[in-house]
Amino acid sequence: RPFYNLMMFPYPSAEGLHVGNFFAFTGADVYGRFKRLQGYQVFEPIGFDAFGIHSENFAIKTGTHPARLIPRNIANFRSQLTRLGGMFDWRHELSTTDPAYYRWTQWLFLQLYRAGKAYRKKAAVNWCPNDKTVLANEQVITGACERCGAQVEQRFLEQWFFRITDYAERLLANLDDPVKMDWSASTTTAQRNWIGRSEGAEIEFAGDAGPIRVFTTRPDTLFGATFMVLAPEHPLVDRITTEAARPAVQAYRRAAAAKDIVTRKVGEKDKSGVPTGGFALNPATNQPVPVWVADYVLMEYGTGAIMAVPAHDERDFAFAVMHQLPIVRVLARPGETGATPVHQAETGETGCRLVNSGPFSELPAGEGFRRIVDWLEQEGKGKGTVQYRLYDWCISRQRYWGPPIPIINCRGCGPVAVPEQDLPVLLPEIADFQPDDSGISPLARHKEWFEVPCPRCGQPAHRETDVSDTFLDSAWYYLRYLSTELGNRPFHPDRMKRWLPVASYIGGNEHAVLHLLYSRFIAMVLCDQGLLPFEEPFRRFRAHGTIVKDGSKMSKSRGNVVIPDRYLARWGADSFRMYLMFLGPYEEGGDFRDEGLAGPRRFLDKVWELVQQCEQRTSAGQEVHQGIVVKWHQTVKRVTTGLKTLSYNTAIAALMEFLNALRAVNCSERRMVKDMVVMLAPFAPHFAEECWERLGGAGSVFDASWPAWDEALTVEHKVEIPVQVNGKTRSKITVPRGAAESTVLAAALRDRQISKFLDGKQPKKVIYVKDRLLNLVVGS
RNA sequence: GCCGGGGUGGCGAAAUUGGCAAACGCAAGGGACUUAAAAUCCCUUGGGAGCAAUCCCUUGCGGGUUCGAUCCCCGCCCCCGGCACCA
Repeated sequence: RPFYNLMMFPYPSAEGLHVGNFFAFTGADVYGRFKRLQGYQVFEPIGFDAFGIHSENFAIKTGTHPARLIPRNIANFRSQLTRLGGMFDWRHELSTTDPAYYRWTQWLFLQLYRAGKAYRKKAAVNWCPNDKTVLANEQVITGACERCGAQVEQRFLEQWFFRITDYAERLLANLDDPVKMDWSASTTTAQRNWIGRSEGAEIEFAGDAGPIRVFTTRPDTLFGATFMVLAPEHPLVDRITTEAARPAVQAYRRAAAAKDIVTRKVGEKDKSGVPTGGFALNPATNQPVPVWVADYVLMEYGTGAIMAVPAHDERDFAFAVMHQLPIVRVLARPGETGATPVHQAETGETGCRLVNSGPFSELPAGEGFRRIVDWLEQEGKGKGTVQYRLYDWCISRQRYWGPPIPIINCRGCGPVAVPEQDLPVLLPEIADFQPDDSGISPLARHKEWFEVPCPRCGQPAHRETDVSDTFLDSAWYYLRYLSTELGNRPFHPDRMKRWLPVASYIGGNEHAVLHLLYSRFIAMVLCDQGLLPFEEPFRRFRAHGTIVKDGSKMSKSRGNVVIPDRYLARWGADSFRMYLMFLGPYEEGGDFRDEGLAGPRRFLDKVWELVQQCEQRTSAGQEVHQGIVVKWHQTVKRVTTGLKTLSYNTAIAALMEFLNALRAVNCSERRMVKDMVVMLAPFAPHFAEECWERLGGAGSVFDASWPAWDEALTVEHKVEIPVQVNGKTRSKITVPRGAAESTVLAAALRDRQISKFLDGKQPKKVIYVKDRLLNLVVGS
């Protein structure tokens, strides 16, 4: 009964594990231990995601080489994780920086390359002219370099991409397949939005310099397209621009190119733009419309060109007003003629009809959409299409601390894959891993490393000097865990079949789109290549919540960061684990307060007392209080379902209640105490182990079996039900379970309180919910 | 702006998704034990009125549906997270 219990492996920072990590790992570990107690063979691996910009930046800051920094950090993490008490299988530990690991990351790149899913193209990157380095988007703060404050510019570099967009439809479709994916809804919606499917049409406008293709989600508004806008990078800009307009257009394009990507996309949303002087024909009206260039149109989305419908699009409207372009209304709400001038942008909401749209006028918007697409297809001027917001995955990093991309560039042969037997392409340990004036990637300064013969023709060639994105490392680590000792292959097919897909994956929702989407994509490609027997790697995924301190997110600048080590030393790992699991619903997180730790600790102390009482008594038997038996069945049920649904806080509450019940009747019956210890074990493994031994349990408590409850015994024979008059509870009566309405009603009518409120009147209506409540309605 | 998650005692939170609101825990107050303190144990603790039995009010705000709403519907307000010129 294999059960793969996965949690997101940490990035080994110099600061050590923070409470968020502890919370994440404890919750996942509790689940793994629970499954083990239920009789599953649980595989719970751990590893380190140690490549990447974070480590590199820290190394630059402290002047320590990452190759020495990382092992130190990992050693610290290992000891913290051990103290936490995770059920980790250390035999399968891995680090992405280990050549025995990244050899296969490079192999993975080659599989994608062979499958035609990896390609090279020029793309914009953020470039700091002062530090002479490429920056990640997160390192650009309002257009300036995070480190030196210099204005960041855009550069176009040749980079490697993965064709994740080829999989957009499948990535989307599987989200709705409950057999393949049982995921937190918040995560699947995040992925849906990220993939961003839009249905619409591609339409061709005949232009002065050849046809211009646009994508629109609203072909029904075609008659309202009064101008067109090209992205500054659009290839047709040069050709369509008239001589008179050329200086202005060129200046505009230069200015757009100088803006960094972040400012360009999220900065001020002014609708700047210049006319090209050229025109194109609106295929519906046959009227010429002016063609403009503006950077609010992005080259990366759709066709890089739009038809502008200012009457019904907010951005086009703002642009038209600013540049005094015509606005023609083609949608009207019920009762409107459409002749009224438009002062603000309107979208075609439900109930809108087409107006000013020739033969399509008067059609409802939805039907107009379909009819216009049909017409475009007949005329050969367009077709219905689907667009995705998802972009291809750029995996090139002009950095040092990552796996070198296994490609050799040859003047004659072009890019050539490094032969598999030559893998890994080792990352050389260089002293000058910091960026400086000399070039693009630090590796590009090391001729002795990048100058190699072409594997195909033998002529002098050079290695790719970029390294790959860390997200590629983490996109397949769960496959490697199972085969860490194998030197000659990335993973063993038999083990893939037996252990995968992952039965439970728990992690933070900050990875809802990148890591979790990339991993799915990589699995799909490998599946299509016949290398994996499944296409969805994580059958069940749950996003855990976040821990805040005093109502706000923990951060160094706020000074409210909780250092877990202190708490472990003071309260013990088990109290700490229990507290973390008790402070709120696991999928929501909660507020960390120092005072709260006392509760779980006191609870464990009381259990300990109970165990000692059992030890001191030699005779195993003790009379068991009748009410306790019902409580026992209820507790087993509540704890079991709580663990299943990750409602750890209520599972712990149930255990506390059970303890209180035992103490109330002074019961320390050994079998019950043993069962409680078993149910406690996922949360407090060290403590439970000790108790188990003292109670005379055989072997480890984790070899015990999980108690089973009897549904029939979870209910009392007698129930107390509230009696309401006009919906307000006025009394409570105790009746046998399952009592008939007549019995309960008779008992209620005998009740003094009730007769007082009835005041001699007969109830007009009686509502009886068996074992729940009785409501007598007399009217006012 | 769009998407997602929330708003319940002094605090963290429960509530079988329409049936006794506040389980469990923290903190606070009172008491027991102690020379004293800590620890432990017992009691009280949503707000208001009352000597009391008891009554009235209370799940962000305003409406609605219902015998009955923390839960469903409509209209708002606020907080957290993500995405954001996506045509």
